[in-house]
Amino acid sequence: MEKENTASGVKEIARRANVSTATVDRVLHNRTGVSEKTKKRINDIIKELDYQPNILASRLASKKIITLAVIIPSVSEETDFWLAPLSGIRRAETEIKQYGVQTLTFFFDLNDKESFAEQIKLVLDQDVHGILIAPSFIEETREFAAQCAKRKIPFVFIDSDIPDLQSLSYIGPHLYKSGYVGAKLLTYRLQSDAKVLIINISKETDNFNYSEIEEGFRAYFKDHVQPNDIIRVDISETDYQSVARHLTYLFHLNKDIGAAFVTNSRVHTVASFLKNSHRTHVSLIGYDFVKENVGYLENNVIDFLICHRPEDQGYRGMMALHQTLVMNAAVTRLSYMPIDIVTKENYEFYQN
Amino acid sequence: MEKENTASGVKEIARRANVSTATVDRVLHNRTGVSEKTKKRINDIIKELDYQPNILASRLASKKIITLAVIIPSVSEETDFWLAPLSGIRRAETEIKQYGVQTLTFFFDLNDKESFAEQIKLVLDQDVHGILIAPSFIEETREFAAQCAKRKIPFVFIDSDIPDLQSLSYIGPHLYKSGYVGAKLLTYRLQSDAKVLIINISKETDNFNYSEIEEGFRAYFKDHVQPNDIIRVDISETDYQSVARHLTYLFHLNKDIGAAFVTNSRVHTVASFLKNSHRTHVSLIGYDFVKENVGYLENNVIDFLICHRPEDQGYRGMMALHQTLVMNAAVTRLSYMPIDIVTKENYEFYQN
DNA sequence: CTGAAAGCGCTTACAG
DNA sequence: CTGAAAGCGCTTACAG
Repeated sequence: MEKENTASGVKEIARRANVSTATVDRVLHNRTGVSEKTKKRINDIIKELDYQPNILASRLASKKIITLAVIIPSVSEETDFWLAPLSGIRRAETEIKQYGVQTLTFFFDLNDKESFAEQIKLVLDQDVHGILIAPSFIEETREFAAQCAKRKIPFVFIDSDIPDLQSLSYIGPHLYKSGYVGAKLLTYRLQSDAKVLIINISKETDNFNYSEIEEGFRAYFKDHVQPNDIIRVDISETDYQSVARHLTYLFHLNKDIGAAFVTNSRVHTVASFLKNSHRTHVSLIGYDFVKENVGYLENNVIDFLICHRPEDQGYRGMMALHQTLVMNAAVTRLSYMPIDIVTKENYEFYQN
Repeated sequence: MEKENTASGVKEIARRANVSTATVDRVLHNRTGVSEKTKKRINDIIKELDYQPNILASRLASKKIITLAVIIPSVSEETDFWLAPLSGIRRAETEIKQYGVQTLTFFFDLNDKESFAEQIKLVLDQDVHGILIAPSFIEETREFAAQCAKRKIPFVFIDSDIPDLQSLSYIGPHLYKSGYVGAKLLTYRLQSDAKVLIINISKETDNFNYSEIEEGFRAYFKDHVQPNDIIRVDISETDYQSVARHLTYLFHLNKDIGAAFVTNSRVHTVASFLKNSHRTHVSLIGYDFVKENVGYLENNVIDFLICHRPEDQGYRGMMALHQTLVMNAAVTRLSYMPIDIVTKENYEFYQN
């Protein structure tokens, strides 16, 4: 039974290496100005002692403030989806504020590529240490990632991923699987001879997210016996009138549509149409726990909402940055959120 | 535009109150030995400055170690359910270790009241500052709560609640609503003329949790038109043979059982029976993401599992104690977990 | 009832 | 390339 060596910390390392704590600190943070020889000596001792720095002391002593930038869509008339990630971000913020971490938040308009690029520019013009971003537009995000790489700024994606862009982490849904789950849910109320409608309402015509969802959705039917016919429609105007016009035409052409799957949170527009046109026998599924959608869940027009823990995404995204930047701990490259099934019966517990 | 007053902290308070920081510290922590007069003076200044203590500095300076005790069921042959809360507890542990918080974990046997009481005694024999407990046995928990009240030790309940016991917080499911959701899920594959079976497999005969679930379950049918017949069975031996014997008899008596609802994680035993007796047309629903259950989800014997974020429960339970004890922040008395619906299609993302 | 002084485990100018 | 000293914002004996 050996007695634990109680000594530890920079002081002990300094004592053993026969240097001052300042030099130990230099090595600990890979700063210049230490001879290779002493550096090696100190590193060996660090390893031997399995030294774990006291982060509290470190942050207390350091005057350096760590700045995190957040770039996400603003909460709009159209959808309050981003309220949830934002609240997760705020929750993380209050937790890590103690460590001298400061957060700057930038909002862009989801219907306006330009505003996305603008906010990115604003962020990159300052000196930030890490960035949380919802990569809503692919080309602009690509450019953003290149800039970050050049400046060695770690960034985290939430809500949707662009895999080849070297983000520190992606925290959000596995969209393909999410579409697959959507298809499954649709079948509970679906007659085998009915047609299935995929509705894509978005101003961005070729959004990469929606196509992944759709692939997953179609895969479910391919995986199963006697697939139903699938019709797909793109609606690039998001207002009710436009949606209603498209759907009126579609339902006129196809008398036997039994179910509709909306690839995003605009499912409430479709719900409104189905209700107004007395077609609530059509099974309806879409995305996201937003006010308008919950109303239609409540009165049985929407069967299920699929959600991906938006609050958690915001919180975890921030914490991932905190982990690398402050705690210098490892971070998981890929954190897929659960694909949550929200119904009339369980929704009241969904948002904490 | 006024300039921010930069001075703050105990030093500034001391300066303004014309006392030493030691006295400010005494007031800050409600220690004795300060005259009412200076106390009031200091408190006024604290309010005026809206002083927020720097927890990092506080924990660094303080030699006091805060000890948290955890009392939960052990992971058994029978079920690995408690693996998840434990992993959440461990996650919290590593996070708050930085703050000088130490955790002691005590396991009891879910089939043995005695062991529960024993572990409680072990905990209360030491000097702990806060306790996280799964209140599995009601009388013993009542006694435990009384002891804690006497010693002013805050405690948090996870997994199930006993509302009148003045816990600092309850973090877990709303069981009534959970049963309600279970009933709803059961109806997806249920013929209107089929009977519904509620199965309660437990050595503890009158477990208060199960009856709440059952009430919620029955409420769903009452809320809806033409309720199906409901049969209920208690099985107090948890081994496969006993369960199979009971069920064989029941299914023999009732030819038209269309669905079964198991009130806890032992649903895999029923799944096994249904599979062995070629009755997989019976819709089956039960609780918890445990290994055995997932297998039957995979091969379509279990339709749905209901889960209540066990990992989160452990994590949040610990953090609630950390919030009061270390951060002296407020804690929500009641944190109902979402009632998650887990299927073959989405389960792979459920455990992070 | 109160204060001066040392210290928690780091980091940071500054001097050499 | 390296070290002595001060300091981050608190807490803790100890002395009076």
